[in-house]
Amino acid sequence: MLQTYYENNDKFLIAVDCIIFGFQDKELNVLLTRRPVEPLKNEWSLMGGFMENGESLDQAAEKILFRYTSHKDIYMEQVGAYGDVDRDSGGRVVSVAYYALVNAENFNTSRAKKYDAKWLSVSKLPKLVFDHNKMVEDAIKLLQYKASNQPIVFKFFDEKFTLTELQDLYEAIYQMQLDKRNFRKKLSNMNLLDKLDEKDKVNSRRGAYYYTFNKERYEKFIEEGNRFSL
Amino acid sequence: MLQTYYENNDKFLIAVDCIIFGFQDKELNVLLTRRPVEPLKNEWSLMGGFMENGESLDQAAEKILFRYTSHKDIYMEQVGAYGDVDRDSGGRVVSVAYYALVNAENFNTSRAKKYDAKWLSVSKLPKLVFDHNKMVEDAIKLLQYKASNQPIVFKFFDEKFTLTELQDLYEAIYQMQLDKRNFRKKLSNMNLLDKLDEKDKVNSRRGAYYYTFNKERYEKFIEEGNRFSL
DNA sequence: GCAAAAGTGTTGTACTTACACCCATGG
DNA sequence: CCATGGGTGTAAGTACAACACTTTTGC
Repeated sequence: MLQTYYENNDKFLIAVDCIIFGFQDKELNVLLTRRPVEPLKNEWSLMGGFMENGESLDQAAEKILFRYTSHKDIYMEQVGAYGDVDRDSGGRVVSVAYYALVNAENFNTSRAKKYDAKWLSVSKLPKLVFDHNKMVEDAIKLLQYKASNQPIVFKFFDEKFTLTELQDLYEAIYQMQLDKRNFRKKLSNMNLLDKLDEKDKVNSRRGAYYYTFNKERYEKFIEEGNRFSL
Repeated sequence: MLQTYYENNDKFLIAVDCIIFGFQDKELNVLLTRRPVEPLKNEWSLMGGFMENGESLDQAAEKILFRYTSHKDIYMEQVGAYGDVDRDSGGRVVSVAYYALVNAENFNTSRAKKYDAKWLSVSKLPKLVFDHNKMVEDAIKLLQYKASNQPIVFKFFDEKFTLTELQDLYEAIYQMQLDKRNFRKKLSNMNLLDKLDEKDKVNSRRGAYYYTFNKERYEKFIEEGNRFSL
């Protein structure tokens, strides 16, 4: 009786598509691939795949990310579900989009290369298959919102970063210029970064100090009723 | 071959659950029902149902809303997809939550009564089935965000409203008190409301002027680079 | 005439914006 | 010695928060 009620209904393929954001060359990039199967084989596409019985949506997203990049424990966040009847010309598929934030430089693209994966700037995206352009747009809006009031951008770096890099990253995400002194003032007011003794000497002769994000200090900061804002 | 690739994958039941928000007695309410089927029959639940083959997610959401309330053309927005393996004790179901904004007063609950539907304040919600409490929480957060920077709250009213009602509504959504003069100052600065000659004489002897939201003015306002903010 | 809600301005504070020069270093 | 990016403070303007009294009218 119970089974009857549930099982009498239509079932659907559920796909997960990943918008993998990386920061490189002062630009926000998305890791795109040539679609490996028909229809629209070889067209630019997000990395996607089908959800399987034993896994949650979140687990399916991690699986897809791992399949294409061999990376685990990556920060991911759901963007939303896309369910138009004709969104996928290959069949009826409901897709759930997730974005992931990774360090593009240290990112192992050897495996991704097998799939013709490339980092492409969000400001010059090609036409992607199906509704994937819409997914990227929605993901960017969500990322802009989250980045403005939560310290998620640090996931783009391997621990340490210079203030200039951090500002370049925010400019790439917001797609606007920021004032250097005002940006640094906000940062130093929140007092959430630790200055290292080490300098990055690659980008300038003088060298720029590296900083790290202090998670403990951030937790206290929030407990005390403050709000992260950049 | 194409069909093979798609069809070899697992298929899932997809449900849509509706968080129907209404404004009544100076509180933000959700229309809840007693779950009509096993498992957890008669427990408090959101209004939900299964998606069918021929319809999009959005259409399925409209269908569910219509089924329980006989209303069409209601403002709805997707909250997100919920896909934990064991979220529904009756079987493997991925659910997509939507919220809807309605005028609770003029709302036809005769049909809803058939389902034991009741308006319950979001501040004193009972335990709902499955992950429905989480869905409501997420919906409230999204509503708070949207209400702060988009003129969606007017969907709670049938056209006209008093400024006091509008403020009460924002206080219910934000779950905090607002300053009357500051609130009205912001409103009059944006200049998006039209004052009617008519007064509401129910809530006070003096009477409060009714206002309407001017959509054309809002569109110009946005074109000119302004931002809605309340 | 009084209770109950409607309506109305000002001031101090905090935040945001705009803006320009010196510093350190490698080549 | 010079080119390049790193680093720093101040002043003006804007937005936000706090605050209390008068008005209207049905009973």
